Amino acid sequence: MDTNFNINNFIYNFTKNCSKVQKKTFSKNEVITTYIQKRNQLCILLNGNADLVRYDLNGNRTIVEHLSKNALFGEVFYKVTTNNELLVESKSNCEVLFYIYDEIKNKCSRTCKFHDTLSEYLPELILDKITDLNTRIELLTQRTTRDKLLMYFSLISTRKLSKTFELPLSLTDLADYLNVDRSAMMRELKLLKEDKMVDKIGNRIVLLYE
Amino acid sequence: MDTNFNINNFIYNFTKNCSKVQKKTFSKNEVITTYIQKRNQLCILLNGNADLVRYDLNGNRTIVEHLSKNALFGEVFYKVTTNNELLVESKSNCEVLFYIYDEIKNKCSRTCKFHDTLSEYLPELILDKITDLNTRIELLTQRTTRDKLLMYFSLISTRKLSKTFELPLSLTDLADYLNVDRSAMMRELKLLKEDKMVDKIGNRIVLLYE
DNA sequence: TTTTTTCTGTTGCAAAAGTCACATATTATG
DNA sequence: CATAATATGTGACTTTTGCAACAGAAAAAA
Repeated sequence: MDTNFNINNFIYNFTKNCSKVQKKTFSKNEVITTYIQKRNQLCILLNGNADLVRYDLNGNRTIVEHLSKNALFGEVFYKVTTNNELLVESKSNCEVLFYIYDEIKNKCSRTCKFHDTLSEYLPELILDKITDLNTRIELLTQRTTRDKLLMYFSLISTRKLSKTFELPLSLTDLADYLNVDRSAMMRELKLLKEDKMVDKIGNRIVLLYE
Repeated sequence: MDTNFNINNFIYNFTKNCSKVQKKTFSKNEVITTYIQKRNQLCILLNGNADLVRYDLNGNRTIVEHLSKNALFGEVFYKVTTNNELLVESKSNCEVLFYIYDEIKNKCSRTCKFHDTLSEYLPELILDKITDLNTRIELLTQRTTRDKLLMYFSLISTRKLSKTFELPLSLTDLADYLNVDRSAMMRELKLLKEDKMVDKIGNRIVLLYE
């Protein structure tokens, strides 16, 4: 099943037919949704990029999750217990589908093809999401800043099939994503260059090891 | 839908009827499965407790995930790219259901009630899994050892509905789960006691703040 | 029960990471 | 284009964390 292709086709065709689903558009740096109250909201990012971001009491910002095309999000996946603010911010123009999880689960009606089809495609999207979350945990459980950087670079490198690639986010965001202090990360990046492990020209990273 | 109750009833009744599903039992400290080759294995822990554990090249052990009743696991959720060893170890007597994901997705036959019913229950189990993974990420993105300890205690406290509870794992395992050095964690635990934030009598934790 | 193994608790020291402060570069915006 | 806002890069200093080593307690195995 070619998820990437089909899901979007289908969504574009059926969204307008189902009253229980909303499609909204956002431009860069808008708040798409927050995870405050429990209402079983489930969202699909149809295109664009967004970040799930947390601000803690000490002013630290964490990019909990980076969301791209076809990513699932929404507080249906969260036990809303922490007092920290969790919000989804658009990083580019975005189209987002909003609906309530229970209405998909207990299909809204026999005649609503939207919910049928979504139920059919959801498992693939969910499997991708779990895979992403597991990869995220692997990254966060690297013990040192150096290991986090190397694993992050390795992931991008694998995705791009090249030892040379542009960083898809700013260094400030990267630090917030790796959950480390920015200046400490910059220091480690310099050490990696000195050790001839990676090179960095502007926004471009080159992996130098085997 | 009362997932916890129904799913087990159903599994016990139908496992023996479907040749493509295997149920195995394990005693404590056995290797249930490894995430080495890609074969789309999906597993359900029917009862007992198990840990997904990673050993890295420096000998560090990380408890990537703690699995309890009805937890889903298996390399179907993983991109097997890292060279680190990932394995699932039983922490008590366990019963585990093994099958291949594709055989659930494309139901094995019209007459096999097992796959039908599993497809019906799977979404609930998957939602729980994603919630657990997101909680795990919240925990790992706490900035300091102290914050990790406090969040971990808070999670257990919420689950047990009490400010006093027994730790469900050894301190050695807790350190591996929080991804910190054990002796550093012990030090922080002592400081938390000195600051009158928590008390610890043997295996019992008492939260002292508001 | 005795022995062995694992777990807990603690230390001094080294290494890593965070904090703050600032200069410069780059990118948005009026 | 000029100005404001944001991002990058760096250094001095402090705090936190990791490491290694060990003794005693507890648990598991013989």
